[in-house]
Amino acid sequence: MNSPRAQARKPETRIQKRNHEAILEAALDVFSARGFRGATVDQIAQAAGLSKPNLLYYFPTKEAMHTALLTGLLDTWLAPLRKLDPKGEPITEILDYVRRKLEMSRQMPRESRLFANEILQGGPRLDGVLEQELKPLVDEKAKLIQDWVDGGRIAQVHPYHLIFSIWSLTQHYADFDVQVRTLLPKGETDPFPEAERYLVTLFTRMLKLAED
Amino acid sequence: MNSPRAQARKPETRIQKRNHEAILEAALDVFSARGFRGATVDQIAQAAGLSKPNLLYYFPTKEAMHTALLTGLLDTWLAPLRKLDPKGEPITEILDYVRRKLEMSRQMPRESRLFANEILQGGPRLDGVLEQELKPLVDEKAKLIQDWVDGGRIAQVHPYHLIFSIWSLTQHYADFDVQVRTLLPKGETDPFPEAERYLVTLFTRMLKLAED
DNA sequence: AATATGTTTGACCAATTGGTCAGGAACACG
DNA sequence: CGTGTTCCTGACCAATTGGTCAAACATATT
Repeated sequence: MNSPRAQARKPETRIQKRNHEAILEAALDVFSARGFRGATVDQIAQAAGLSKPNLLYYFPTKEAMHTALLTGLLDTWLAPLRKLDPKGEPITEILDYVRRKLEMSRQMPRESRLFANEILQGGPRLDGVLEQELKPLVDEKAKLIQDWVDGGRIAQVHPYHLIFSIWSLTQHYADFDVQVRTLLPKGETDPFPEAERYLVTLFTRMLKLAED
Repeated sequence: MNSPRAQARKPETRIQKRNHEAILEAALDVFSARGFRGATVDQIAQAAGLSKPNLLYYFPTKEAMHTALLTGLLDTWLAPLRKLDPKGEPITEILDYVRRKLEMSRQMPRESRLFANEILQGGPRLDGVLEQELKPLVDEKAKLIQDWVDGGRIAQVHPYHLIFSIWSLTQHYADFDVQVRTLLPKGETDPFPEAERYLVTLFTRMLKLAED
């Protein structure tokens, strides 16, 4: 028998599991740093400590590694938004979402860049996912935010653009990390603590109802 | 004589000017859509309506086209920030800056993506430029903003993160255009008018002094 | 018209790269 | 142990791609 992925669910051996994980870890490293076309199978193989043909034994093509990564990471990536809770206090909920998202930028910059790279190129390998996974979730949460606005619990905002702005502001610290670190005054080595304070202030002022 | 770029400033012929421009225009198209490594010289040649060797007659290497683009566009790209005027009314100045920057995202999405692609990959072809061109400008404008804060003319903000947030929010609409358009409810075909309203609101609430 | 200079290209090359394949090594298991 | 299965690799291939070059073509100048 050939490639272990080819047939129906056999119980995965330990070796398969280990190498599978090593490959995806290495692929994340390389794809996120150089983009899909910029990455070579050899680089991934080296990063994983395996030979090139061996990678192709576990994944039929380079593209298969890439999509395995994207689809595998999507849930993790959307988890913070999923947690936005209709029952919570609106401003706290949104600020917590911002914090979670910023934390992801700090802890998972490679994942952020992987998605950024993909979307920047028009997301050719992502069409379906956007429409079918992301859109329903965003629609649902936008509606939730709109309800909060209508209920007079947060200030007037366009819910979709609010969500976009949270993504944009938080992911910026992962995707444009080099720029941020280059431009920040030398004292501040870690941009994140200050970024959190800034973003919390921003969204607090943005969402708090004007007292009249 | 060989390549027309090789020697000192001869008066540029009309043909040189025309082709030079056509090549850079085509290169912007291709580089911004596929990144440096994803772009091929042949694609650029085709987009420019010239043959591949002919491109290499005007630019010694693929990389030369890329850096010519980056350095050539940097001034345009930074112009909106340069215009931030110490003598103006602070909030108006910053809101105008946001508007100008958003307008650039609308009018020049390719340029935005070109820079985004580059910085995403750690900006290997951009090191010097960041340090020597961008940093001084940002330092100067950050100081200006700090003065406004200290003078009690706008609310307390971290000036550098304020600048980052303006970049992030405005460029998002160029760099992640596909995503934005996919997720926005079907009625709104052009995201920009609503985006402008949203961003103006956001920065107004962010910067206005709390009346006490 | 002759000549020099600038522009263009077809043919070609070497390097890189995604992927194949036949067979060998390691392992599971009776 | 022996045998079937899984795992791994060196050698190889075809396609792509950045770049070269000699020669053809065009354009200005005298």
